[in-house]
Amino acid sequence: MSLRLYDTGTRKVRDFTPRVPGRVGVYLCGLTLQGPPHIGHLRSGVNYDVLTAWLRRSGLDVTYVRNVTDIDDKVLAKAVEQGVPWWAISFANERRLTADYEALGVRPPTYEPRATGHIPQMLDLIADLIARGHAYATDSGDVYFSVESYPEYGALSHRRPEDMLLNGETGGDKRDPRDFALWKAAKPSEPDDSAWNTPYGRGRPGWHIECSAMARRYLGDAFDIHGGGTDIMFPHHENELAQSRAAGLPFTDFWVHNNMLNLAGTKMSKSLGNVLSVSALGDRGFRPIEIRYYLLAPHYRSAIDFSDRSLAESASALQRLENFLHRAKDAAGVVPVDSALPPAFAAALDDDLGTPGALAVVHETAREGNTALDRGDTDAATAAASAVRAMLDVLNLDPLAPQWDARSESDLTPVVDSLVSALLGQREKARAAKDWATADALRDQLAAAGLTIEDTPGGARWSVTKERGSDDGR
RNA sequence: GGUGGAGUGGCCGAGAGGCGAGGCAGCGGCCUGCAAAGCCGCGUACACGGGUUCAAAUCCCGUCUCCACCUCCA
Repeated sequence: MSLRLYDTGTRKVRDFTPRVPGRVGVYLCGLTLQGPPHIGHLRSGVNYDVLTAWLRRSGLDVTYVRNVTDIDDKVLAKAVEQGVPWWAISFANERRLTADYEALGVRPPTYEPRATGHIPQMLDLIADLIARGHAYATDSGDVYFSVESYPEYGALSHRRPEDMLLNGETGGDKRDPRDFALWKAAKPSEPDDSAWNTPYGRGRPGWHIECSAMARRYLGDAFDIHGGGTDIMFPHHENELAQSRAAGLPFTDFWVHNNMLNLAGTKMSKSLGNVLSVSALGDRGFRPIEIRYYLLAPHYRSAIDFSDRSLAESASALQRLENFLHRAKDAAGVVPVDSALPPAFAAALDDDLGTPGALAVVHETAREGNTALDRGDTDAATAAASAVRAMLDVLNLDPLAPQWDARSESDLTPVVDSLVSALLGQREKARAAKDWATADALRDQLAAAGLTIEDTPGGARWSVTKERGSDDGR
């Protein structure tokens, strides 16, 4: 295990060593199901998909937990507004999220717990915290964590309590403005079925306690990696850490935060409304595999400033790899996925999940493979193609994998092939007779139908022309 | 105001004291009937001003600009 990871807590890239040899527990703060997901949310899922894949590839037995928060202020507000149960809102959004994860090739986590399925575990933790003097219940039925009782508060996000703006939630009888809710008393404006009976009265969980409870349930009192976006480092992760540690739990070893995806210079976010979904990008001609490539091309700790132009550049880069693999497959018949990975590729991923460097190795290998193809060295080309597939397999970007292979997508493919072959046969005759006008007319006809024709030493190849949505200049 | 992070060639995007990652676009060449795909070549870039050093995009100081968090948020 030679993986090194940046840890927010120590602000350093550190050697990653599992707590229990051979095993690793990973927790990712998933989404709050208040609305449909956008590609900014999906970025963390994609990054963690690669992280967990890489940990597994490194021989570790990975337990990966990615939760969803299925109840919160906004979910309840929407439910009231639309006159439907709150779970109708969150479940609909959960299904959309699952669909988008699948579309982008994000493999399911080991467990995907919903917050409301873990109320007893939260109440246990809250009772512990009260018993240890780190939390208190108020007359109105709220329970707050006492920030003052926990001197290490702020260690993760490197803030001193005195620097914090004192404008936290104004909950009637908090002892300190920085105290945060572990449990929220039911409000009259909220649906009756959104509250649970507790020793403190009827109510529902605060956001932070959910993750502490779910991480503990599935990963134990101590685990290896906890992640999420930089935007929830404070207060969410700071609060989680404070709760769990104050309750006497070691909690996580590493904090791994991915950076934001921005649109026109500002964070893509539900509250700002500047969001872009997978399906909206699909309407603009971008395939999910291209979006996935785009999200992995920069390092996970760099901000991405989204633009159609940069996404289109990523799509072209990916298509270069697809062209190579298809060429190699046509030449060799079959391109197996290599079992070994080029050392430079592994080194790049080991260095804090350096996907940009890893993709650079992929492209270099593809170029070598293309060169081999040009000189007719099928063995060398196949070897390069196998290595490319192996590398892309780790990133789940292998165009020949069943999920992405457009060639096997449609039942109509053999039909089209047969029709196109007839026309290509005519064109071949015309070319043999040097009747270029007829040959080009046939090629134009096929182009008009949406096909790209390429002449190769082995004959003409056809493929569906990649259409890009209209360019709006961004 | 506080705390982090960032400004790299036409564009995207790595790197992080000495060798110009990679991709996209462009130009030239090879290949091609013409194309396409592919290959080869071409860019001497690191916000600005100082400083340290034999050597700085990389370290230090200052300035400017941008982003995130400090409130729900991947």
